[in-house]
Amino acid sequence: MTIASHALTPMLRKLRLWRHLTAREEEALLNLPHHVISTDRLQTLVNDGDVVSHAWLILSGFCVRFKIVGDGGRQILSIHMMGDLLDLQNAILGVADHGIQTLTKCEMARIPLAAIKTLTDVEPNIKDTLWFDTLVDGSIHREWVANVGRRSGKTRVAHLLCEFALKLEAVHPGDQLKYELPMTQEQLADATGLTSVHVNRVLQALAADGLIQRVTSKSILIGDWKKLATAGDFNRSYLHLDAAVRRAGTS
Amino acid sequence: MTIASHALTPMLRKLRLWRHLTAREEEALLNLPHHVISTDRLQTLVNDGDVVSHAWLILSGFCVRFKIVGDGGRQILSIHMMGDLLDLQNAILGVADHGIQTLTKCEMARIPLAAIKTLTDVEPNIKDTLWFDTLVDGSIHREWVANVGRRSGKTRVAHLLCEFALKLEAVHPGDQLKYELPMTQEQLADATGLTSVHVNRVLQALAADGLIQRVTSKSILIGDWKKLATAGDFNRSYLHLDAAVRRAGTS
DNA sequence: CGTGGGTTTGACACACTTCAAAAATAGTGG
DNA sequence: CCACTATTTTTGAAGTGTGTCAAACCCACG
Repeated sequence: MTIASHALTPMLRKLRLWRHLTAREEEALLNLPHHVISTDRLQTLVNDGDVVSHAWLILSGFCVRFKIVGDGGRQILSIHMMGDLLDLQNAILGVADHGIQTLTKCEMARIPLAAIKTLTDVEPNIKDTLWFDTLVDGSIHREWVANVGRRSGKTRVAHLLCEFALKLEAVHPGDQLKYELPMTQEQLADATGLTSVHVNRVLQALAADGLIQRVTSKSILIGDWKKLATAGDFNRSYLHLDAAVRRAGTS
Repeated sequence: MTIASHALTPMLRKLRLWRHLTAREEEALLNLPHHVISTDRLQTLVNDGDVVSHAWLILSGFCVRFKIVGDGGRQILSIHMMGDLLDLQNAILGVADHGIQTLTKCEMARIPLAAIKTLTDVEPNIKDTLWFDTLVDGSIHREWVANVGRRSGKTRVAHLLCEFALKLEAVHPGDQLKYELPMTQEQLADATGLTSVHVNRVLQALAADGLIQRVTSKSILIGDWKKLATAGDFNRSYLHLDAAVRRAGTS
């Protein structure tokens, strides 16, 4: 059985961004026990408060993590895609402090935390890699705090579009200047702390300025990456996508 | 030399919240090489973009982590106090994605990342504990995303006051219904994504409703914890303060 | 072809911002 | 312990980005 034929392969592509893994380590990761599930669109996989004992790996499709606040409002905390190991945080913390929902139909692998623990206990480099992965997650959270806390509506949306394009590019190389954004304007609003009505107007404004083109309602084309990044006050460093490169270069 | 006389003792009080540590492990943590620094108020210890090779442990005083956005606005990302191991994130990620600044005069211990790495490589339980610590950090970030993204000004400020009281209580047991909040209204504004003018009005409103009393400009007294928690849409679970208790009970 | 989710529009409301000045407080040195 | 200054808080008035509500429109899909 070659590596490519393993179900969990997408995870490797992601983890390799953070650290070098030996062939043996990659093999061990691929051999993690799991079972694969096909989900519907808009399916809630984990609820805030759940006792969690599994991690979810996205094999295909898109998910979000979210919180519901007191007045019923919803805040999306992060957007995830192929290769993302979701909910390791919840699993290790034991009790979920947020929910997880699919945006599209997904293929997900459900991996018992116990198996991950067993593996990381004998493979320190894997533990470090997973730790690193959760740290990058934290870094993205921090950027989002700044995004919803201190940026204008237009800037927030532009920033989100940039982040999505870059994350997509990282796990799915190819020119991601045009992509399908699997989110309704309402979901975009939940991610940026705006209302769907305002998101609609912002998207129109971005299109009017030529920063994006709206091919269909779900498909956007970045008209001018540099301008969009500027408008979105976007600096990719918080994604730490160059971590492995930097590591290889300096040590 | 007894444990209590070690400079790094405050760290233990914090880490014990997350997991049980053996006497040997605690000893090893206390023996981490470090040197202690006394800082001024409003001193910037780390800047966004810095190459970081040390972690900071707060021995006394208060610090914040922050980001500056494109238009010059500042967003505070988290507030830290005695026992918090700051900047382990930045250190492991290698390049700082945010800055660190003191709010008050502080005693800080500067610990080389290399020493932490050496220690965690031979003490897996310590590595797990530090990982857990960074995961709780992430959980707090998520709550902040929801706080600044989806809550009203009044709710945001009330939420912050609740969080501060509970974190203080965790490392400094005693009744923290009255405490000194070492932040100006401008800093409060930077933490909540509001303006200082609005924070001022919100504080007056909270006081008018009897939820807090403003003893001096820096000292607040929580008039009615339950009501303040309700007004702040505050649920302590995201702080994971009961993690160690839960762990001891179930395993 | 309905039909229901998603998008778009318009008119209006308001939470929060902006600007600017006054009042209070804290810090400093004599 | 008082004067002097800088910082922080407070207040007022006016502006605006974003929210609210509600209706119309547009498709994708069964």
